[in-house]
Amino acid sequence: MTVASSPSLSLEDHLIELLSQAVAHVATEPNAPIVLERPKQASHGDYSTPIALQLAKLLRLPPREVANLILARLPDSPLIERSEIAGAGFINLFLSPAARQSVVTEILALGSDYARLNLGHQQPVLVEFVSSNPTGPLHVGHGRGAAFGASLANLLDKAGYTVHREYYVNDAGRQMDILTVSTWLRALALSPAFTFPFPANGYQGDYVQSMAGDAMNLLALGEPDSMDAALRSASPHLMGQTVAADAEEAHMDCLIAAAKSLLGTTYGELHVFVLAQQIEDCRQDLAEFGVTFDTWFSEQSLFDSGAVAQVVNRLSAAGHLYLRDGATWFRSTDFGDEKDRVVQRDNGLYTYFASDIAYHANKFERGFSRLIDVWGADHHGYIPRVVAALQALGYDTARLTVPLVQFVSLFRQGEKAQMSTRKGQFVTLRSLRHEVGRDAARLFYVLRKSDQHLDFDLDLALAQSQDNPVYYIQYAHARIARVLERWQDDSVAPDSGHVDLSPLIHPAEVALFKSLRTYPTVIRQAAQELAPHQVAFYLRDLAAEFHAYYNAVPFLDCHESLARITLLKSIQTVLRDGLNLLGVSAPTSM
RNA sequence: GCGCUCGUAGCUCAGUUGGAUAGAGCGUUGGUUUCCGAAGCCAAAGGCCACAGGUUCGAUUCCUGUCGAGCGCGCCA
Repeated sequence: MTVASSPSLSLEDHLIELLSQAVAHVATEPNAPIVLERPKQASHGDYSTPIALQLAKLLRLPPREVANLILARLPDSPLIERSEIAGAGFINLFLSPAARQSVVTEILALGSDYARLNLGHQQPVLVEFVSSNPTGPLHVGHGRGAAFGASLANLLDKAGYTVHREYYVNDAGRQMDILTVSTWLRALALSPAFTFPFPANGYQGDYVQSMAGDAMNLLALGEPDSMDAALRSASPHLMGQTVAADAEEAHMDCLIAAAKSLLGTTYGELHVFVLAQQIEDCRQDLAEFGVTFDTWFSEQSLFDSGAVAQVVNRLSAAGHLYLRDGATWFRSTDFGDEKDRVVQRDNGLYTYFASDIAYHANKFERGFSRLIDVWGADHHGYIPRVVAALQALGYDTARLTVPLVQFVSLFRQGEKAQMSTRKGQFVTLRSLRHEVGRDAARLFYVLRKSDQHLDFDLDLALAQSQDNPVYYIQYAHARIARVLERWQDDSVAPDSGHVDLSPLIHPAEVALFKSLRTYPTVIRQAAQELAPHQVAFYLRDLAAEFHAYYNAVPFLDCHESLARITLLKSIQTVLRDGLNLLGVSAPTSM
């Protein structure tokens, strides 16, 4: 087990060291490491350890007797005021007031570096998230992936990793062609001479209309009447103005082929235009959500550079591929997958799987010591084949982690809203942001475990946005700002490090010291478990303790004023830091 | 049918890699402001941690089974 070397954890390290010395006298070969726990109840001390319970069997002694032996050997320390044996044999440690209070000085000295850990030893880690198809606006499901991924990346940075944020752009493949054709057809339809029916499986959102208008002004997209005639002869699936339901995909393929031949090089230009529009829209949308990326990685670039062909050749050379029914298959069952997978179709085109293998190989080759793919939970069945391919290529797949983000179910007027990108019936991230605000959306998204379904009641979010937890935390921050504003005494700066904190003995103050001390532990665990929601819950708890404190004691014009103001500053520092990790603003007034 | 993720208060959810009396928000009920921001605070009620076994000092947590929910199982991406 590694212990993060951070000043913030030094107190715990020190206590463990003291206990270790004592245990060494009792058991030469302990069968368990010393674990410090934080009791839920204050009466159980600041720290507690069950080490005596764990050693009891080894030593063939009752747990409480073991605890006695350990305590007898526990070195004296100014940190520990007293210790006791409780329950079945727990050893409870009570810190001295000075030890409890010291966290405040520590926080003010470190500022936003408080709870900065060295868990990752600055190893480079790649966090890939969102990676939505650039075929339309981001919807609320993507928003959750964005909020989770961005918070996770911030968290890992805080924990001492060198984080690289990446968006994988699926700019190759059929979906982009469908969007290009959809835009083209909408552009032509701006003329009354064009009556060719818009395909049911085309992209139907308003944004397509918008792009069509712009594209019409930029590119020569053909004469509406002649294109109408040409298209009608291009697809045998069109019967009058309709297409049979089971022929829609084949019909679309005909339209794509027709568009390419009718437009020639202009098709490529339209494709580039449409793609650029969508990426820019996405980039801007995310930026307004407080989510930015270091790189936007193009899937198409993997084809252009030959990386896809290369990686398939590597698999072939290693004997992991075989031909069947005209297609090339990867024997993923050799690596635990439930069935083999096609990497190259009988028509010669590579599958999405093939480019994804190349993409992940590329990630490994870039030298990251750790790879994190944030995926939608509906892709979980896809993980085994990717892992299989990477193992076949000889990569260490233990470095790859794929946290899954469950879908967001929208409820409007008590009914679940169905979402379909293709038909344009979805709620966009942008509209959600405009409705409930960036801060509320960012916090709401990470206020539950990522692998749990999120029921988002739009009416509730709209009608009662005042009740959103985000205000509760921000209010704590703003309240502190208000008190600090009123603090007029400039003779001693609260963060000078020389403030006498000994007056802080109120139970609410002791509870706050404990919570503030816990922050680095929360960061560590949240980073280890890739669970930013733990930070959100911590902040809500800390805010609650502050609000209770605020109602319990005065801050101005009392003899504890300076010490209390100093404590408030440290609470504010932690609140701001935590909100910052989650991409939520920390207002000084609201 | 197989696989993955789950099942905790009326509702929405936490639960520190097995710890002491299982927590919070919303909702319900009752209090709280001549005073630093009441977007707050205090209190009460509310639980067979889905069910049944197993592992051990100890299980909401780990294992097995049953029941129930969601998702996945394409030469789509």
